Amino acid sequence: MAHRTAIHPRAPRNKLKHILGHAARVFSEKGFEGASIRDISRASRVSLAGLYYYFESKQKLLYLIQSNAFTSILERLQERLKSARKPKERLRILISNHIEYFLCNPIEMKVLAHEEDALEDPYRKEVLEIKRRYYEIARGIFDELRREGQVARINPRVAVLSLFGMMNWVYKWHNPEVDPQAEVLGETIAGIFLHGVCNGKSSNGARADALRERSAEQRIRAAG
Amino acid sequence: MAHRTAIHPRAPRNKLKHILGHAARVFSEKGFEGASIRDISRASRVSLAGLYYYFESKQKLLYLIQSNAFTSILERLQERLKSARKPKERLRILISNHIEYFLCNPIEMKVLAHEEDALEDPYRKEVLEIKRRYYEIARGIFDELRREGQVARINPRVAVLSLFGMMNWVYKWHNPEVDPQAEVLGETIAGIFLHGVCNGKSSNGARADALRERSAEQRIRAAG
DNA sequence: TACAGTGTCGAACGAACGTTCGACTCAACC
DNA sequence: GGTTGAGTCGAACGTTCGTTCGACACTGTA
Repeated sequence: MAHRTAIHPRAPRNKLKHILGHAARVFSEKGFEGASIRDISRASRVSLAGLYYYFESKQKLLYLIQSNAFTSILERLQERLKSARKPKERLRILISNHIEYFLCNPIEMKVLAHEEDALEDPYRKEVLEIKRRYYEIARGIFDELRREGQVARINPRVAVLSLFGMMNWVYKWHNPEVDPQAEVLGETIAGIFLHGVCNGKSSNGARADALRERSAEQRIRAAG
Repeated sequence: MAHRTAIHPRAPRNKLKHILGHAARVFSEKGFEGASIRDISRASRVSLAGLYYYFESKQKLLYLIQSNAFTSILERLQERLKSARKPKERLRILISNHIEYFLCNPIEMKVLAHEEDALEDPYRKEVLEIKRRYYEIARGIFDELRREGQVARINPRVAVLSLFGMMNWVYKWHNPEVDPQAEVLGETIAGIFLHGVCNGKSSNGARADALRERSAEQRIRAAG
């Protein structure tokens, strides 16, 4: 059974992966609702009916793509986090892992970031659960950072979700021909975020804080 | 003719606005491709054929929604920017204007942020042009900030687009019941961004920079 | 040789899609 | 009183949608 795939063109096993790959591309180009199973049939060179041997519905197909991508980025993150203890370092790992995965798998990640609402409720909740775990990791690291007293007074939920905003928005604008590669891009975002939320009391001695307390009134005057 | 609309239920003029409002809600809930004209007909209580008296195609309907929302946020920004000269203040105005508009018009802004690819090419380019102008304003303010020497060494395109990432991602997570209102949220994002990119040489005396130069190698060691 | 199981597909299903057509109502003007 | 034009709609157009069905090809086992 192991050698059969190499000999006969009637190759079996990776065919689901093959389909998933083409389907992800079609979804990323036309959107989940805008893409038809016939589009995927054309792209993957598998007949319309043949596709349904590998998945039971269009919904399940989207679920498989999202679930695979999300599980894989999450596992890679957990693996990489083992090597670091300090929260600042851990946050940098999270960011670089996220950005790197995004730029290496732009198609799957666009589907993941853009088509979350398209999934219906048996599947939707499963993907939401992975997302929640991913968020909890980021939130946990951020809370460690705060516990160490390195973070300015700031709403932690807003801070972490703003970080995700910076990272997840990348698929909308990143152009490999003119924009930085993953390493530099990740460093830039990490730099904005860490400088942005830190008061700098420990490793990088600066104060640069306190005036955030005044800023609310400042704004009222400026924008009114 | 002016009084007719008040007397007779056969009211005319605001009906396009009426339809646009319901259509935006339907698009924001089901996505452009996932929503049917019949959905909009049901929601707006206008017959299927009757809708086409007010717009010529589903594409044009989406264009009208996006174009109205984008033009309106852009005009409001330009108005508010007149009151400020200092780039830092101008950037805060841009951010607060953006967030405020987002939270006051969540439906239209979700359609604007989420359905940009759904528009096809006569209309797509027009909306893209407004977006480009909006980006140029933000980029211009950021460049002023750099010219004043207040910004650390950073890729300006990446910085500005990261700011848009933080702001535009808001529609994915903001929950009015638990999250800050526009003013505080805008201030938080402005704080992250300005602290994040500034070296603090002028108004808020701090240094907090320089280590960004080391961070690339740090990351390689940490993540490898 | 017969059988079971896996993989593949053409053809069709009913439903839903975006859009159009012709007819209708009603107020305004001649 | 007859005509015009804006506004509205039921009914239908042809197309495409997701999904299913039954048949067929082929491999491995008995």
